[in-house]
Amino acid sequence: MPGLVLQALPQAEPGPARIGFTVTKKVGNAVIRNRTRRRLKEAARLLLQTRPVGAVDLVLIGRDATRARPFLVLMDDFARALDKVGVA
RNA sequence: UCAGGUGGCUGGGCGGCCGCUGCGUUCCGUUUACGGGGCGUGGAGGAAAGUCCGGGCUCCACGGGAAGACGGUGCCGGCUAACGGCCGGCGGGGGUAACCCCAGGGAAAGUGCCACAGAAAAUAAACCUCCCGCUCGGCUAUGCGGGGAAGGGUGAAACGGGGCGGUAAGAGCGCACCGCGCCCCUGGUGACAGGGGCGGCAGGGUAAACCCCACCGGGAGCAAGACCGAAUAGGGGUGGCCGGCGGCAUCGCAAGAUGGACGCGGGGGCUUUCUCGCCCCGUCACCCGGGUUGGUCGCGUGAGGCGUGCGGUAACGUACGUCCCAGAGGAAUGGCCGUCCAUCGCAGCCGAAGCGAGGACAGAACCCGGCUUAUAGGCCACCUGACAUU
RNA sequence: GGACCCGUAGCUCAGCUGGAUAGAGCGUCGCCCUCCGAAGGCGAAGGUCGCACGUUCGAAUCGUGUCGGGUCCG
Repeated sequence: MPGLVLQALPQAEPGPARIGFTVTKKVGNAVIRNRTRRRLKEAARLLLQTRPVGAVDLVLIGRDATRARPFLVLMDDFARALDKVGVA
């Protein structure tokens, strides 16, 4: 059960890294979607302070499990996802 | 104590660390613009939801009358800016009660429909049965003629109900009661209620069938709309109509210009039509091509919240005091931890302790008043019924 | 922000306007046919008509409310 899905794309014209969030209607109503996005946002904020990335665009997609995932585990998910796409 | 009814409130509390955002102030980078830091302060809901009604606001249209169409509302009185909302009554229905529910105008304006069953489903009629007569007396069956609509049967519903009298049998034929209709009186602003008289039953149901009556209703929506700036363009095509046409006079070589009388002729808009009237005349429709998604305002002092007094049965109104209370860009109000209070689970029940789980429905997008829907749990007040005690 | 449409058998749809039997095709099951299967023939099962309340003698159909799904315009 994944905590999140990460998409990454190098920027054509290098600049600061950008992050977008996607939580579809399948996940739940507005409250659930908002909360899911906020947890992803907080995890990205904390993690990218310690290991910055280069000129890439990141998209974080929230899933059902994102809402109830323990926060430290969610951050670990994000770190392993960054390793897999290789944008360290 | 238990069961129930009505109305209202609440919608986890406290603390710590790291963040987001509006405003104010201050400092720094680079003076503006902008960015960053510090400090202070504010930061979702009772439904923010559905978008079912009613308004504010903004733009567009706007001259009056009549008829009509469409949509909505529908007992009475009041409240309200308004409402299909709310309050108080009336009538009907349910409940032992507190109390709850009701689209609740008109069926003698007209049209339609009422399956099956049944004789008959709404100008009425008569299947079985009942009664009388058809030379006399008795019996039976049938037929014919007549009386009548009480009884049987069918149906959701059968042309007032059941009772007494009456009669050959019957019938509002007569009588009282009930129902119904009309008239009058009394009370009430009214819906309506109470009473009296008359009629002798006419008028089945359905209007959430068409319809009739009364009342209400311009269109669009903050992506409304206003300002500033940038860029591009200052367009093209097709069609309709118009700027008039015909005819006359004068000037002119002509094209054309001017003139006023006559005849004929428009289009579009203002309400669907009509009538009167008004406005516009290079305008309308469609298509092609080009540009724009930047900023600011609108944007929160409002039919505003809270408290107290007064008027009113109430909805509500009013006076005084006090408060300023989210507003951004598709969108901030978050993440983690500790603790407490509720809740649930851990042995079938009760109690205690411990451990664990873990916060209902749900996120403002111009604003307001309602309605409807979702919602774990908790609290308060009043009332009803039963039991117990005094 | 506005305008609409649809919920009926496992699936796709009729029936609704104009009220009284809930139907069709495919699918499923059983039998026949065949050495077996397909096709074909015969038969059967299978339905809260999204939900609630109401109108009516009677509701899939009419009215109101509500839930879910979908479409279009800006």
